[in-house]
Amino acid sequence: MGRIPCCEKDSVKRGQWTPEEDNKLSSYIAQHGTRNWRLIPKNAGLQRCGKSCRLRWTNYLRPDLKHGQFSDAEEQTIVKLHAVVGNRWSLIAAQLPGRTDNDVKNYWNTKLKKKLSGMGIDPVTHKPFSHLMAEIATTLAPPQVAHLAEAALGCFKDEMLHLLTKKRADFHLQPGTPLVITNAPFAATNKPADEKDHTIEKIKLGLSRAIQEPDMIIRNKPWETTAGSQFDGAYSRGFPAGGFQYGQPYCGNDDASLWSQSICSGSTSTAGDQLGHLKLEEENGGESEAGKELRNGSSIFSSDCVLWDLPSDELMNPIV
DNA sequence: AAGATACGCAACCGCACGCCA
DNA sequence: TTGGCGTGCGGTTGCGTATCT
Repeated sequence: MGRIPCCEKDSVKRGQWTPEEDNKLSSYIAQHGTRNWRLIPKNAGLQRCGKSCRLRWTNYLRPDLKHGQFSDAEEQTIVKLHAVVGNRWSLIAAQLPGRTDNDVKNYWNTKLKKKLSGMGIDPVTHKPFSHLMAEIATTLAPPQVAHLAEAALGCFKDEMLHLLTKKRADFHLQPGTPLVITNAPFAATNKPADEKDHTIEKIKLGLSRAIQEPDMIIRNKPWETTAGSQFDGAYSRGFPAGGFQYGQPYCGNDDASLWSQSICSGSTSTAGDQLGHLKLEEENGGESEAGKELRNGSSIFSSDCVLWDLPSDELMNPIV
C-alpha cells in the first residue's frame, strides 16, 4: 500500500509560476487565508498542486518576505546558528525576519559554505581544516596515521580542485610552521596539468606534515589570535568557541571585516553542551527528548542561553 | 560572437510528524 | 490503536543568467 499522492501529477502544471498565477493565488489567500492547501488551487482556479501553491506562497509571495541581499548581520547569524544546530534551516530562518528556510539554505549552499572553505574552515564542523587533521591524528595510532593523509586528500580533493581552478593556494611548508593556505586571486584555468599535479603533491605533503606533527600544530595554534584565547570545553567538543576568528589567522590579512571580526568571538557553550548531550543520547539509540526539543526549536534558545556572542535576547524568536 | 561552464535561486520530491476521526 | 490527511522540513533538481574561453 503506497502513500496517496497529494495531487494528480498529470493534470497539474509544474515549473515556473506566471504573474497571473501569482495574482490568483495572492488574491485568493488574501480573501480566504491559507487553510487547506489541497483545496486552494481548485478554488482559486489554478492548475497547480496544493503543495506547489503552499511553497510558492511561503517562499515567495508572502508579503512579509525580504527579497534582497543578505546583510552582514544576517550572515553572522546564519553562521553562528549553523555551528550550533546544523542544517536546521527552519530554525535558523526563524531568527531572520523575512527570510525563509529555502532562502537560508540556498544562501548557505551557494555562498557561505564556499566562503568558509576558502578560509580553510570546514563548513560542517566550523573548525579549521588543519586543526581537524591534527585532532584526528592525535586520536590515532601511528599505523593508522600513515593512511590518514591519503584518506583526507580523498575527502577534500574535489573541494581543493575546485578552489585551485579559482584561486591560487600558497603553501608555507617551512619546518616548524603549520599548513597554511592563503588565497590570492589568479587565473588558474590555464594552469598546466603537471603544475596542478605538483600543487596536489604539495597538498599531500602539507596534510602529511599536519598529521605527523600534530604537537607542532597545536603548539603554534594558528587559529588562536590573542593571548588568553584558548580552547575551552565547547571548542574541544567540536564547536568554535573563541579560539579563532573566521578569515583572520589563515588569510593573514588585516582588513578584518565586521563579519570576520565578530563571528565566533564568544565562548559560552550552553547550546553546544546541549547538542553534545543530544549526540550522546542519539548514539545510544533512538531520538532523545533533547532531540525532540531541538527538532521543535525549543531548549537551545532558552532565556539565558548565549550562542557564542549572540545572546538569546538578540534572537528574533527565542523559544522557551 | 558563440559555445561552454559556473552560478544562483525557485521549485520539486519524498519522508516525518502531528492531528483527528 | 490505527489510518488518513495536512503540513513542515531538508535534500535535490532544473532552468535562467552571468561569466569565461
